[in-house]
Amino acid sequence: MTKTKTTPSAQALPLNTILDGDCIEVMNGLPANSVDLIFADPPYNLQLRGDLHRPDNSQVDAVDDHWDQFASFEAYDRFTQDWLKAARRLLKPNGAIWVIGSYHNIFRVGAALQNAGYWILNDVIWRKSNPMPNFRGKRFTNAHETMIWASKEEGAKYTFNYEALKALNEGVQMRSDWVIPLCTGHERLKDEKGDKAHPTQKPEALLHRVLVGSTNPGDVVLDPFFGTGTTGAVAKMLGRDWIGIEREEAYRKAATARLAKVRKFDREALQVSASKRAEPRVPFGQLVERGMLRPGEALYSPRGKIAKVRADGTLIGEDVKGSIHQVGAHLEGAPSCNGWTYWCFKRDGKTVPIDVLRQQIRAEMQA
Amino acid sequence: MTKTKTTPSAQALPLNTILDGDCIEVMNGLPANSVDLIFADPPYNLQLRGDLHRPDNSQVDAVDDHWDQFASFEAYDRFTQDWLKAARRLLKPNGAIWVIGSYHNIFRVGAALQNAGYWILNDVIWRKSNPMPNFRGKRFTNAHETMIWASKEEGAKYTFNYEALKALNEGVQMRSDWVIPLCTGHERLKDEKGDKAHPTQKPEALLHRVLVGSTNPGDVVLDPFFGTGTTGAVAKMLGRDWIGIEREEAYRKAATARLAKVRKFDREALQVSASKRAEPRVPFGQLVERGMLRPGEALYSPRGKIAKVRADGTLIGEDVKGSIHQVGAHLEGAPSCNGWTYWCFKRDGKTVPIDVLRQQIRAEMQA
DNA sequence: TAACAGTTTGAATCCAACG
DNA sequence: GCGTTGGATTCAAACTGTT
Repeated sequence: MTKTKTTPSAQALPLNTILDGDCIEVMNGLPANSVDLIFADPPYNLQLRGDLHRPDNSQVDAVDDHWDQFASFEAYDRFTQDWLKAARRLLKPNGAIWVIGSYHNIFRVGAALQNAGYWILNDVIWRKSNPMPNFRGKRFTNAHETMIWASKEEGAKYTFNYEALKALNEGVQMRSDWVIPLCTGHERLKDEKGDKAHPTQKPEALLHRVLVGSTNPGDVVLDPFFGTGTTGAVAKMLGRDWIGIEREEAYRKAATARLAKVRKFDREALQVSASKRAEPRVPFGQLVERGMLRPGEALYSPRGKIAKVRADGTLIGEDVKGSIHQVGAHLEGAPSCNGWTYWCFKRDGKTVPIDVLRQQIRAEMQA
Repeated sequence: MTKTKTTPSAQALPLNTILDGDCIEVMNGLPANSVDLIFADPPYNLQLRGDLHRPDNSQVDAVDDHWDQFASFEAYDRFTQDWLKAARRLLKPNGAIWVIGSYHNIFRVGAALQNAGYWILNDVIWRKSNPMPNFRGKRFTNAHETMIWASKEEGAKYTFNYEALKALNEGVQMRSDWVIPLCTGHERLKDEKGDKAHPTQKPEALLHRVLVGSTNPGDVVLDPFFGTGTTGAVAKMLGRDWIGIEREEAYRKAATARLAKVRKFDREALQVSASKRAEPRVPFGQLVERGMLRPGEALYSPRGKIAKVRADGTLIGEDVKGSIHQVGAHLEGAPSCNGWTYWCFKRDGKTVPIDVLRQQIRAEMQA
């Protein structure tokens, strides 16, 4: 259902519809100072070279869409400046914007935001619980994306539902790093052939937290890179009005079908942000990094065997090196060994199990 | 102890010392292409907040302060461009840089890095396990800082000790988000009055991971914003040479005292898990030459395919001949194949991977 | 049905030595 | 310098098929 509101400029605001076209042109045709929140997932300008294969030789399905290609950093910057300017015009004085990106583009976007007069409130890290690994072992697993939250200008009275977010976070204030899984399973839209309908569909849990935290029911949320409509879907569930802009027909079609099925106040949608808490895994190497054990220091087995700690958190014994578990198993001639309970270190003449140090770290993490 | 090395430019590199002065001037006085790694913790430019004054000391009109904000950003950008340029000149061709910052400055730094020709390898999130809460409840708890890791240029062969980092992380590859506590307790340097000696002292655990991951023992590490010397302290422990630049005398003094107390770890402890790529290459033909496999002998694939060994160390299958890798890839219809782990031979009725023979040869080479 | 094993997949700037 | 070739490289979660 589409409704319209009258704005100060007397232009109609096409609420709860997907607009077809280039986002800059479309935004320039909408009334100024009319939108409460903008959520933008612009092209990341990935610069992929050749193909990438997994160790099992299967090929990675890369983001090689034409809309992600830019000729140069300069071209990407011009595009970014243009859409950010058009977006800022639409925002109400106390409106705000979220932009998501990766290291390929987010630094340019952040600088452009500041240059355009936006005022950064936080950068928020989406920590992926199940990221794609680095298959060639040449870099760190790319396990996060960055979101920037900014008001229209310094001093604006932006919306921040502190208590709602605190409630979402088991009673403690929400941090700038959010652990949320990738969009997979039933939530991931498929096309007729069963392939993913959009290469970079964002999880609803992410938008849920954004919209609960920085909008109120009845607010107008605009997404200039609507894609398959995650922003619209979550806005609708949460009773916000939304406007999408998307120039690819296939995406508009998928988003339209998706949005028709969405119901306001869907229970499931409210549950998506609930996360389970497990005992955090503590790598032994952290004890070394944190100086709780020093490289070169000796560890002692129950039967008096000795191994030395190395800088990378492995142990070296008489004729064996490896993890605390591997070296323990080797010394005992056992198939496996829990190094945490097996090894001890010495402090002030006393012998102390290393597991004590792990518990210290866990206590810190929970605090 | 100070030592110096002769560089191609015949200028002395003042190793393991703290240099007094403006980092740009000092860096410009050091020899080009002489440093393996730069770790930089530049000023965050927080003085953009609060009252803004023009150079003539008149106060900025709050109504249209965008121009002045932009001017301030411009000044910060010029500073950033200048020190990044000076730093890049110092880097060896395969050198790399790490820069740490917060949302106040990191976007400008990241864009400047890209503009200066650096090639971003990862952005890494330092996730603080014990961040300062947001007291006013107006924003998210600022619980992280961002680090950018970049090589001198695209295609450079940067150092990445993948296996060591994997070992530090309990056997799974290191991700781009690192959970490390703030620098507190006995590690936090205090001045004579008992106040913290430096407002933003970084934890040694952070530098430990950076240096283990992206340098080797004996490398030269430079920190142009040395502060109280965390970079130097960890570099010294890990057997890396270091150079610090710091213009505040109080920080230099604190760092000097700190570094005098630091002890290098045992040589054995600095040995770190190595990649298989570092192992010596063994031509398959050697197995034939040495009589470990005989020409005409059959090798078996996991799925029962057979190929015969030829006198020159190539294989011949049903409709293909070539190296162990080429024939394996062809039989699997795969883009590539590691023939060493793919093929087996038979001895006394048992099926044995040919990689066992390679390991025998490598063991002999070491003896 | 439930438990278990094997398969698939996700915004990726993903090789290096040798001839 | 560049083309060729050897051979190293993956984690979590959802899904599919079998017992």
